[in-house]
Amino acid sequence: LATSWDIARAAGVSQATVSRVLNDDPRVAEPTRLRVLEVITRLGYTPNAVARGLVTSQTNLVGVVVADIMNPFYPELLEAISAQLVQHGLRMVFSNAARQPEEVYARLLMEQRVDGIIFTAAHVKSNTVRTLASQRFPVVLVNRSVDGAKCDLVVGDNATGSKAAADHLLELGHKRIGVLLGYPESSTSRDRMAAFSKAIEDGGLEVDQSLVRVGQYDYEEAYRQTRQLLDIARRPTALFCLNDAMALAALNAARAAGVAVPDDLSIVGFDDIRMAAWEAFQLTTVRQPLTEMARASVDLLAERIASPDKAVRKMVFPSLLIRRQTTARPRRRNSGRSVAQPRRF
Amino acid sequence: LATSWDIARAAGVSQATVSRVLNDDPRVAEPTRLRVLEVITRLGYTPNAVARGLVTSQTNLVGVVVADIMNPFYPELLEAISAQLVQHGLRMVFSNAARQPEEVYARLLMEQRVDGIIFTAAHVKSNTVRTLASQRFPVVLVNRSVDGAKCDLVVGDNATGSKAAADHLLELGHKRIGVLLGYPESSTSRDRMAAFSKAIEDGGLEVDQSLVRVGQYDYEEAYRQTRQLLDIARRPTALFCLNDAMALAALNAARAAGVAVPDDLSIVGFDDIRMAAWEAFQLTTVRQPLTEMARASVDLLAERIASPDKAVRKMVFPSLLIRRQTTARPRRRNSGRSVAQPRRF
DNA sequence: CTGAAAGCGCTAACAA
DNA sequence: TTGTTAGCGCTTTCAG
Repeated sequence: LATSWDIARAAGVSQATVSRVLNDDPRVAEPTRLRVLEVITRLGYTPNAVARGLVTSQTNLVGVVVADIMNPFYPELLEAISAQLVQHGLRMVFSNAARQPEEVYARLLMEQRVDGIIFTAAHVKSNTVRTLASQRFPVVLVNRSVDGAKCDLVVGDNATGSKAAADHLLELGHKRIGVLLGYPESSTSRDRMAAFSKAIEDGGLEVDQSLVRVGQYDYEEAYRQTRQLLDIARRPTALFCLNDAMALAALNAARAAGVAVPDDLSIVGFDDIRMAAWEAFQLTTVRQPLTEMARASVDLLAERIASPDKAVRKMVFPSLLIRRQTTARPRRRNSGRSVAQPRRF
Repeated sequence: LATSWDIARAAGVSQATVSRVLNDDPRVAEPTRLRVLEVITRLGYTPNAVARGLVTSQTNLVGVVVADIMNPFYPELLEAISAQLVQHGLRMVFSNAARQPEEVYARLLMEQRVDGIIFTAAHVKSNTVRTLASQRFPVVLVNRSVDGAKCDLVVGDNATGSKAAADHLLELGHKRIGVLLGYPESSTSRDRMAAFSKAIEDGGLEVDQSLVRVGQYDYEEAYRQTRQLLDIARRPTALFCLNDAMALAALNAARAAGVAVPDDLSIVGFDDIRMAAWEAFQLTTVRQPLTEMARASVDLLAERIASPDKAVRKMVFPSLLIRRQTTARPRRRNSGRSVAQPRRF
């Protein structure tokens, strides 16, 4: 593989000049520049970003840590993050933290000397994030926050969104309301649940703890939990799912159990991923502006990399309840298992 | 940030010794090793992979180029690839080639001096791939092939799968069969369509070219094309979609158009992504062992990196038709638009 | 078993 | 405007 020395020799200039051409240094004379450029294309030279990274201690690499790429929320986020990174001339080192704790991946990313890390998965009390942030390493959290971590944050308005969901269910007249939590240790789950509970209580009701299950933000687990929830004697008439992946699982679980949605069970999700609007689901959910949030996270990180000592910023994006077809008034006096057949397209 | 020199000084050894400890060189005496290790943890030293990469010309970075992360096929592949890369001690530089041509991303990956690239998106006549492969750069293609490129390949058995789909539709008695193509320039689309057409012709029929549309493997486009297809006078009674993402789009489009599936329209997909089995879809489709294919691609790449001069290998994984609920006999004497209402859960 | 020294391919002063 | 030089932080001979 050709090096800048090869180019220099072939072009009859010094290696430094080659470097200057590569970095658009305005000082190189036009004829020299052209000659070097010609040799570069002729020899098919590709500058070595590793060597450049070593001397500049800047890799233009950004770590992106995702909780679970199989959750359709993440591809949507990734798409936007990826596009925005390109805009900033940055490349993505991707980590799916589903298997091992985020700490493991963070270490690998640090070894790789990435310029910064975007975490979309982080426990409320993540030491990793707190340590990194305290060392002034550029970190931004998306859709999560970490206790006591001084770092840039991009979140949706969980409180308002959850309250809207609760009020909607209350208005419809639901009394037995179940909840599918995410990870109890995630700020998102904690915040959404807190606001939801409060709104329900403000409505004079209370969320029955026996109807609250941990779905881990995961399709499979949410599916299991919903099946169980629908099996109990006085099952809920409504289910608030802390993300859309779980809401879709609940929808499928209800269908499998022969429970009609929304007649026998209302379901509300969170995020408004693209699939939520599909004809097959028509999910009532709380919209978060995912694309904007993703973009903002990259911009924030880029600024933080440029000036690590700036004050940290927290961007809160508005949430909005989108009413579609999975919520309705609860059916009167019907507490037993419905006899509805699973339907097909 | 601490360097190996800092460690050396603090431990009272030479920098070379620190390097040896880091690389598990068996020659270092146990007491020295322990002392160095202690200092390393005490100072929170993180070895610099960039510097290491420069000297070893090995980055342990692997580029993964994906056609469109929003296609649910890819998260499934990515999850498995990601997990397997970890097994090999490799990290993933991720590129979503949806926006710009793969060439752009390939160049960035080369600058980054990744050890190899896994392409899951590549046109049949991709110069990028052919050039890379001819230069003995480690490349593996998943679910695609490129004309004249001598590189490792992991594919499903498109011919057998497509034939099974065709035979299934033929057996059910369908005569007017539509097809949703991917990218005409993708080998997968080409191969699947060829085998499908042949099987239909072997059945004494022919696929009507006016019922063949290009869905670009994309949900949105497939949705549009299906709506159009369902609008024509003598619409198809069956639709073969060259991937599941398009099949799901077709399912939703049919629902939106008030066309009952499978009664008024049978739909067959390809891939058997996890969503295909959801109660909401119950999609009849051709299964490809995605996880195994992903794993194989990483293993192949790792071997290729280890020995760039080995003969290239092509791994073909078996396809299997999974019959679920989206296919049935065509309804008799009913060519007009059905009056079925869109259904909900 | 350990240390000294020579780079890996580039950038960035500093000279000329 | 261009060349010379000194590293960036590590691995890897080669000595000892």
